[in-house]
Amino acid sequence: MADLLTVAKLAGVSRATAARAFSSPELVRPATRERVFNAAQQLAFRPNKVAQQLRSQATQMIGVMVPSLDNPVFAEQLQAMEVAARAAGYSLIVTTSEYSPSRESEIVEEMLRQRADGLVLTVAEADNSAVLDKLRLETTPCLLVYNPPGSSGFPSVGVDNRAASADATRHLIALGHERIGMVAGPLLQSDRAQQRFEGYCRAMDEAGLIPRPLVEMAHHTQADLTRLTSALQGADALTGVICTNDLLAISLMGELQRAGFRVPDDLSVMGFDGIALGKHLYPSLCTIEQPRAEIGRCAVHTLLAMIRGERCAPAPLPHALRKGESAGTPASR
Amino acid sequence: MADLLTVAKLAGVSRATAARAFSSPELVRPATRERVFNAAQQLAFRPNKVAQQLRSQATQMIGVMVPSLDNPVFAEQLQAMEVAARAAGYSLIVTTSEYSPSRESEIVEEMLRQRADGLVLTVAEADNSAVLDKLRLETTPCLLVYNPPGSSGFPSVGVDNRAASADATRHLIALGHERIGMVAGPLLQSDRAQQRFEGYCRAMDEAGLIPRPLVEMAHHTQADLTRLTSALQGADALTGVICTNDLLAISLMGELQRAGFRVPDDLSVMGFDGIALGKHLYPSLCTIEQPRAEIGRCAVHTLLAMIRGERCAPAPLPHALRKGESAGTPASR
DNA sequence: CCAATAAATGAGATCGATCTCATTGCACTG
DNA sequence: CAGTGCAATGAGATCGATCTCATTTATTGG
Repeated sequence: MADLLTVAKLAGVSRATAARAFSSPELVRPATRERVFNAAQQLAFRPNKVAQQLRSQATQMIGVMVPSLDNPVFAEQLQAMEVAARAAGYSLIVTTSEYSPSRESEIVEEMLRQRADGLVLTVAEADNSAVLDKLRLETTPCLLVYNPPGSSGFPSVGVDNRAASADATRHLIALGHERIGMVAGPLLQSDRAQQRFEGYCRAMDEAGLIPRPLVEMAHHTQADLTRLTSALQGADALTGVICTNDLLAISLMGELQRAGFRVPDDLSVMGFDGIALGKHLYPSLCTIEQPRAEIGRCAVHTLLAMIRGERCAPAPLPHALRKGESAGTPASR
Repeated sequence: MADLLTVAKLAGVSRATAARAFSSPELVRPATRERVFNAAQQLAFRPNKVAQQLRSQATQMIGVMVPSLDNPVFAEQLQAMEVAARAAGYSLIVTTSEYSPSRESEIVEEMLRQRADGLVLTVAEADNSAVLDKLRLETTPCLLVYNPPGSSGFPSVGVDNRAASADATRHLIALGHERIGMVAGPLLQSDRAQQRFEGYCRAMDEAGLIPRPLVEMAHHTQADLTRLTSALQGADALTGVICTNDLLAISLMGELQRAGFRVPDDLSVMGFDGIALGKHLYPSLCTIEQPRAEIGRCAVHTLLAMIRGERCAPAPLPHALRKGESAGTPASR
């Protein structure tokens, strides 16, 4: 691949002039400029970003780490981030941690070596994270997404999980439900799920209802009906369930229906996240919508501000209750 | 950030020796090596990949372009690519074209400037693509995913769309359907959909059935029932429909059910892609499963082989029919 | 104990673009 | 026509790691 020096020679000018023809054309006499451009054309010259990055000490790259792209909530956020980043002249290095702390460490180390201008991370547990401890000692701007701000010390973009979850709970209560439960994936791995459970408990308490213990599934995104059977039987059987994420809710609905339960007649199901697909299901998924695209855009813009040296403490973004057919009035009996 | 020269000074050696301590430790006397490592530790030295990339003329980065991450079929492929790439010491630069040729061009130009070691692309139309025309003149290895190999001249990883679609059609035929239609997004934008239609036509012909004209939706991933109303009425009403992708199928199922149709009793619906979620729906989605993760891994491994200078022409990967509750025997009448 | 060989280290160039500073060239003015 | 000033250009250093080749230091045999 032709480099600037080659172009300069062909155009009969120095490296410096050739470089100027591109970066500050107004400093170069039009005739000279044209000779440089022609030479560049002939040689199929294409500026080498790596060299520019080394020289300028800025890569225009954002390192992104999400738990998994198999969950649309992250994929949709990433989609928006990519558009926003590109619009600002930045590229994304995308990685997935699969919720593994050791992978989190490797990934962040790698991104620091790559000299990414900033990082956007979603970690398992923000308040107890080896990788964040390391990053606290670094100067690379770093922003959390979905993780609650909490005590980590890093700015964070996301919704107020407790409030959102309380809203979901209140929605079921308003529909007439009293025996409401919550279902989550492996808790230890997600500070979000933890907070969502707290919001649920608060809303139940406020309404004078008894929060049930969290039902924990083995898998983040796949419900296992057997863990719910006891909760769905007897006089005290649940009439409504809130899942800590949409994939869990969707798979739960499927399992329920396959087992002969009707949704929402026998059991109302709510999700959390608001992935696009939920709207199109039948019954459509009643859920808390996190503004995934807005979160992605906001993350990029906030990080860019941090890279520019501004101090940032983004406010929580607004969530919304998306009503859906999966939650209805409880069957009277 | 401390650089090697600083480390070398603190350790009392030259740059060269400090560099060797890391890259070829066996060439450095143990005592010296230790001094270098200690110095590096003290200074929190972290090798600069950008400099390494410039020097070695290799970035260990793969440029990836998919149409959109809002479609799980791409997100799931990407998830697998990321894992495979990381395992081989490569990073991914991820971009989305949103099916726009102009964005495709910008993106590829950007990746070439970044000196990505290779590219993995999913383009709108492989046989008629400005961006591929440009890439043909370049030396950067380039691999297509999902796009049919066709006449583009680039190796491609994916399934045999025609055969897969024919299999889907035959499945409905075997269930007893005769009046089968196909639904797609905007055709012009996807060579895959085109081929899937051809496979459908072939299977219909083979069975002595009349292929219907393709029903084209305005949106890639969202069905609009009004475009199907005439096809669903009268004596000639369809009993089965194949959608060119799962999102379309899922939203169609939702629309149908909301409009009072029963799936599969009134209309059997099949999808294409095999996104993970389809399994958990009720009715579960009957679809053609493309091995998304395997496609992602295969893409990475093939590209790495190409980067090593090997010639590659990967064979189509096997698809599978995933039976589901959304396709059943047609109602007799 | 010295020569000969091997091991360890250093000096300097290189990758490609860009910045600073110095110099050349040109125009305008008195 | 010489002098002042600005526009245009060039020479060289720089970013950080690594490679080549030369040089120094250590080891072994005679």
